[in-house]
Amino acid sequence: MTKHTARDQLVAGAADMLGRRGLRASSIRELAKHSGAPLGSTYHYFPGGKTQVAVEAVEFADTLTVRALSEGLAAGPVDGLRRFIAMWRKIVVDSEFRAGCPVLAVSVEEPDDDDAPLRAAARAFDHWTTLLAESLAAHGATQEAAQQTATLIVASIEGTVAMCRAHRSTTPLDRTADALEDVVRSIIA
Amino acid sequence: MTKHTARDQLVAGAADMLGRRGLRASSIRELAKHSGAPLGSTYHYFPGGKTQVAVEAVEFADTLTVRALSEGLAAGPVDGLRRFIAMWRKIVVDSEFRAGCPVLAVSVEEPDDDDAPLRAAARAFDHWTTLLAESLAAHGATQEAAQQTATLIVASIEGTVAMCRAHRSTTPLDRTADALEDVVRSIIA
DNA sequence: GCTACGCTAAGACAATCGTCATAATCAAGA
DNA sequence: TCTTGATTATGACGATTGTCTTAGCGTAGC
Repeated sequence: MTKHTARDQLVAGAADMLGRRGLRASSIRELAKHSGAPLGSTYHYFPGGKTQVAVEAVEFADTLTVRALSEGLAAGPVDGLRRFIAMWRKIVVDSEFRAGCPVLAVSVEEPDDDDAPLRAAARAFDHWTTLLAESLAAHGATQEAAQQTATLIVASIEGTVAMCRAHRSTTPLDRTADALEDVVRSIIA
Repeated sequence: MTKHTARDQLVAGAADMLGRRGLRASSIRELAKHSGAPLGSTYHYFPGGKTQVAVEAVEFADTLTVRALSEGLAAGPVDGLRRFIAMWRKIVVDSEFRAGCPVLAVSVEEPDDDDAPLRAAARAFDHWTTLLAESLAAHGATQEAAQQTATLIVASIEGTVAMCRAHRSTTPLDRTADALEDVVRSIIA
């Protein structure tokens, strides 16, 4: 067990809240309550205030996603895609269509004064896209096709998760999954 | 010139604010100021308060998008896709990567008490998806492929717009556009 | 002219926000 | 045991939020 357990709880809780309510709607007070930590502790662990919490929450979600994606891609692009989709499906279903992606949530809100959370989101998107593109290229896709398809995968899954929340159904995710698998297969053929 | 000019200004302004800041971060006061209307007027025109404004803003964006999409689809699926993408590219570029889709913005925020804006968002996604699927099916795609591809198009473009905002670049949109055009062409071949 | 009604101005309400003091409390090393 | 530093408790601050009320204004019909 690492050192800062309470701090880690705060970051994980913030990532969850971000995905559900968005950045502006997530208050430090509710985050503290939601994570079982006292309000005073948040400003002790995160002197940068709400902005720092948001950045670390986005990076936390990024790391989690990179891990899942890398594990899947080790068995090839199609398995990586499936693992990526399965991860989001679980999040959406387990939360009864209430949770979403913290990175997307940050990306759709205009920053107040500090760009840091938005830049962290851009880095996360880049990580995922690069990971996918490298795997596609390594399995026979051209550089151009690999980049295009990687971007398509990340964008469509992010968008589909939002659509699933609105529809309260996994149907969009099922359709996107099938469509993407066809695309990937045709690219690496 | 129609009757409720000030009211229409409010709705259009709300759609713009929603796309930029999200639902929770858009205040009625700033909406009024942004639209040049007095605060008192908002509750005169929209007795349902913020919820009603959000619903009408989403429906306004829906209508605008349906119009552009329909116009493009009249010349075939590829032209419809291009028109759809061109519309979002203009919004993103003209706003210097600050504006986004109001429908997506509403979809990524947990509703407080009233589901109405989220349900309006689901209807909008359905409109666009149905329009695209019907066009694809009418041009030779199977029902299944048409539905899958239509969902992929809507989801990926919504997601790509968010990615463009984070990256402050249109590169993701360019890549998604190329990838989607390939998919559409292969489906209706 | 006068009345009726759509619209606006101005302000108040409780609630919540991010942030920051300051003091109390706790755990572990000397 | 005593001390030191990390963690928490508590409460305050100014600002902003959604909402509503009440009073005033305008103009179109009679």
